[in-house]
Amino acid sequence: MSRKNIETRNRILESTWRLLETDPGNDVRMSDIAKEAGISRQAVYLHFPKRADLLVATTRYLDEVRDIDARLAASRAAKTGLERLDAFIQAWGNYIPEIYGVAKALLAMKDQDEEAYNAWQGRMQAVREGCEAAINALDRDGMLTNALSKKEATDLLWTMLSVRNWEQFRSECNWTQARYIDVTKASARKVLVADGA
Amino acid sequence: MSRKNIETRNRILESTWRLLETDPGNDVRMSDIAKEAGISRQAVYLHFPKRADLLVATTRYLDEVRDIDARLAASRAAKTGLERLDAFIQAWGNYIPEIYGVAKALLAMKDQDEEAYNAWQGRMQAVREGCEAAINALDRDGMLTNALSKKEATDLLWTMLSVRNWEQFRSECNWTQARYIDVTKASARKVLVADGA
DNA sequence: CACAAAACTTGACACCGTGTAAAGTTGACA
DNA sequence: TGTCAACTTTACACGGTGTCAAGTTTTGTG
Repeated sequence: MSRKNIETRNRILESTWRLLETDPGNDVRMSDIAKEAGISRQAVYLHFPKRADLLVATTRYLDEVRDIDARLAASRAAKTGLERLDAFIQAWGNYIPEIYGVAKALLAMKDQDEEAYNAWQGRMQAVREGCEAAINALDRDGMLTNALSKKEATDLLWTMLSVRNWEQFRSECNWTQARYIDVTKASARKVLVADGA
Repeated sequence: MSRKNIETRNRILESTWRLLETDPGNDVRMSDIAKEAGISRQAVYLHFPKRADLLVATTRYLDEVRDIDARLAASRAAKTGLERLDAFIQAWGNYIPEIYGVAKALLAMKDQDEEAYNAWQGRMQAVREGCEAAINALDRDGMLTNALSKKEATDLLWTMLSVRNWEQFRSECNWTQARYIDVTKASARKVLVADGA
């Protein structure tokens, strides 16, 4: 029982997640989380010195519980570049709604808090690597459009798959999750794949 | 000289703009703006009761000074749907960097402040109408893809043209403004225009 | 010119949320 | 039985927004 009490720690993470899931945004205060976890506000600070630490830890916790690695494995196993592109969009696109609450809170902090900024940046970098791998697979198949460099193609796919875009389609435009996935897959192909294919 | 002093008001708006332009984000406090304008903090509150009011007024002020209407007129004058699409992307896409500072501050407030939310929503609605007009023009020419409904096509173009996406391309991916415009135009065509065209 | 209203200043304060500090309580286990 | 770690309780500093009230300067008008 080295690092405090692991049970309490997990209860805090679960509470944070639950609150952010039902009410995405920054309206979730440290005291709310403490109340939800059934402990004092100070106990939260005992485990997570800063709010940013807590949010970062919550995303890591979620990644572990929801096993994001296993999900992305499918896209890595794809044979063709097109399959890999589809599989990646499907895996990541369906993961976004599960982390959206926490992601939004982290996103809101990233302009004020250095640590939150780095944490978010790191996670997005991981997504970017997935995009890059898909682009490389497309290129290997000779399917990549010649209108874009590999870096540009990666940037473009990465931006298409941003949490903000998902948010806009789902919340602002009232698209269904399934439609979001389908249209994103189709758009990615049209934009990234060479014409005569 | 009814509504306070119009000169002071404009000096506040100019100061807000200047500060947000050089340092986009929310680190700009009411006291910073007062100092920049050379007046007391309370005087700012005399003109703008809430921070959100000030930000909203600053965007309106910018729209007026930069004459966004005139710029969009070009796209409205376009003959074909394709021309209209290009012209709209060009006009709006080149306007974003000019309002980015203020937009970012407003964007950061919109999850906490009802008024900021509505103001941002209203402005984005105006952009959406521009997208809708372009889609309608495409459709009139029989150039709109049949893979998307007109609403979906509008949603898609609108999302492609979001301030967040511009931010990602320019800041995160280090694209030039010119490249951003070119790639966005090309992507929009690929995604929205019917294949055999 | 005088004086009243408007514009602005000054200084104080309430409120909220984050984060810190310190002393007290509880329970495990050795 | 005593000690240590986890947690509680209470209190407070800090920074930023927004409010309040009393005082001063500027401006327009009879």
